[in-house]
Amino acid sequence: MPQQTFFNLPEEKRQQILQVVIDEFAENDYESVSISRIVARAGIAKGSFYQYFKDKEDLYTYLLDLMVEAKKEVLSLDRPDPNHVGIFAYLRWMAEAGVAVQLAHPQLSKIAVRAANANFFPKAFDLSAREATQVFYQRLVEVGQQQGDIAPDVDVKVAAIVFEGAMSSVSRYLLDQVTSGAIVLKPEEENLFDLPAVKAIFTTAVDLLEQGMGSGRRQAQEAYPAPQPQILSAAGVEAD
Amino acid sequence: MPQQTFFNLPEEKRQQILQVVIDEFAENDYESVSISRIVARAGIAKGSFYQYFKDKEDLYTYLLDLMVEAKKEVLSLDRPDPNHVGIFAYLRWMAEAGVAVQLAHPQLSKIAVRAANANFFPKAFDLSAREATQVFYQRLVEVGQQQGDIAPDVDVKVAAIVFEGAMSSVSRYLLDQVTSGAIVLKPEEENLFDLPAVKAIFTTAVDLLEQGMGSGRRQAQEAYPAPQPQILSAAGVEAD
DNA sequence: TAATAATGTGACCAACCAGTCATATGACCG
DNA sequence: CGGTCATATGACTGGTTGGTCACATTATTA
Repeated sequence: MPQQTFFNLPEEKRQQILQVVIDEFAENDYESVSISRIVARAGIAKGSFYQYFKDKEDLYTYLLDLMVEAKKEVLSLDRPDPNHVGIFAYLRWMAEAGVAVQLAHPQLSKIAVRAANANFFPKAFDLSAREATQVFYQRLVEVGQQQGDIAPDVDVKVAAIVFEGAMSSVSRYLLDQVTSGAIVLKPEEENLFDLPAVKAIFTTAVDLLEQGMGSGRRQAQEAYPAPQPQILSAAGVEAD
Repeated sequence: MPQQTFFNLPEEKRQQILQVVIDEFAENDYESVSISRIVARAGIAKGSFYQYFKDKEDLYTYLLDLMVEAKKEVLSLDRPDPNHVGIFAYLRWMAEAGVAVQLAHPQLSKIAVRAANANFFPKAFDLSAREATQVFYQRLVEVGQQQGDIAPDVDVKVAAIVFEGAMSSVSRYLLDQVTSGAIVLKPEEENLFDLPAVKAIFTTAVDLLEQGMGSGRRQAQEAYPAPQPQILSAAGVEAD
C-alpha cells in the first residue's frame, strides 16, 4: 500500500502520477518498468516517489489491487442466481461482468493479464489467478450438472478447462478490439452491460458451448437472441 | 542465427551451453535474462559467448527458431485430410500434434508462449502468433461449414475464437501437468500421440465443442471413444 | 514571528547490465 | 622451427537500475 503522503496529494497531481504509472506498467512488464523513467515522465523527483511508495513492488501490488477492487465492485452488483436463470445464463452474466471491468479499465486489465502470466508474482496473491479461475469453472460445471443444465456424462475437469479457455479467449479478443480502437466506446454507453456488440458475442459464444457447433446442434432458442451474422462488423470490426 | 563458431563446438559443450541458455530463458522473460549469469552458469567467458552469438536477440530468436523447427517437423507428418476425416477429427489431430511438440519440448514451449504474450517481439516474427492462429481457426470453421460438419448458422469469427481459446487452454493445462510432474512421460512413450491420457482429453474437449455441453447433447458417438469419467486421475492427476 | 512538522529535491551509491577488445592460448600447416 | 588462424579470456566501458539521504522548501502550528 502507498504511504499516506500519496493520498494527501492534491487530487489532480495524484491522478496524474497514477496515470503515468499505469501507462508505464501497461507498456512494459515488471522488470522493464523504470522508476527513473516514471519520475521523469511524471515530472517529480526520485525522492518524492519513494515518499509515496515503499518500493517498486509496493507500487505494483497497488495497481493490481486497484484492478481487484474494480472487479469486486462490479461482481457485487445484482448477480443473478444460477439456480434460477440456469447455468449458461449465469455464465454469460459472469463473462459479461468480467469483460465490463476490462473494458472500463483496459490498461489495468493488461497489467493484470501480464501478472497472471508472469513467474514473478507478488506475495499478496497466494493463489495464481488462473488456478482460482479453473476452480471456479469446475464448481460451475458441477452445479450445472446437479440442476440438469449440463449433461451428466460431461467430464467436469475437461469441461471446466474448455469453459475457461473459451471465455478468456473471447474476453481477450474484446479487450484487444477496444485497446486497438476497433470497438469504440461512446461516452453515453457508460453501462457496458448494454453494449450490444459485447452482449451479442457472449451470447453467441455461450450458445456454442451449450449447443455445440456440430451439424446436429439445435437452432439458438429464444432465450438467446439469434446472433446476427454480422455482429462484429456492426461494431466496426472487419470480418477480414 | 548463431555464428559458425558455435556449431564448430564439440557436441557435448554445445549442448551444455544450449541447456543453460534454455534454462535461463525458460525461467526469466527476455528483459530479465542476464548474459553475465548465463556465462557464469555455463562456465565460459563473456567474450566466448559473443563469439557464439551476435547478441542477446540473436540468441533469443535462435531459441524460437528451434521451437518452430520442432513444430514444423511434427506437422509435416501424416497429416489427415480434413475433407476425408471430417473437421473435428482434423482439429483433434492438429491439437494433439501441437501438444505433442509442447510435451517433447516443455521449456522451449514456455519460451514460445511467453514470446507470444510479450510486447517485445523479434522482427523475425512478422505476424503475431495469436493472430495467425486465429486466422487458421477461422479457415477451419469455414471449411467445416462448407462440408457440412459445422452448422451453417454458426458465427465464423466467434466460433474461431472459442476454438482457439478452448484448444490452447487444454494444451496449456497439459503442459502445466507435465512441467509440474503430474503427468509422467515414460521413456518408452516416445510417440506422444499414443499417450492415452493426452488423447482422451482432446477427444473429450473436441466432442464438447461439437456436441455442446447442454442437456440436449447427443451421447458421444463411436468415432469418439466414450471418455472415462476418471481420465485425468488415471494419469496421476488428482481431481481436486 | 518562531518553532515544528511535512513534503520536495536531485546528487549520489553500489550493483548490475550488454557488449567490446587487446591479449593469450593452442591447433594446424609448411 | 616459425607462421597463421580459429578460438578463449576477462578486465573494462558507458550506461541504467532501484534505492538513499542530507538538505531545501513549504505548511502548520503556537
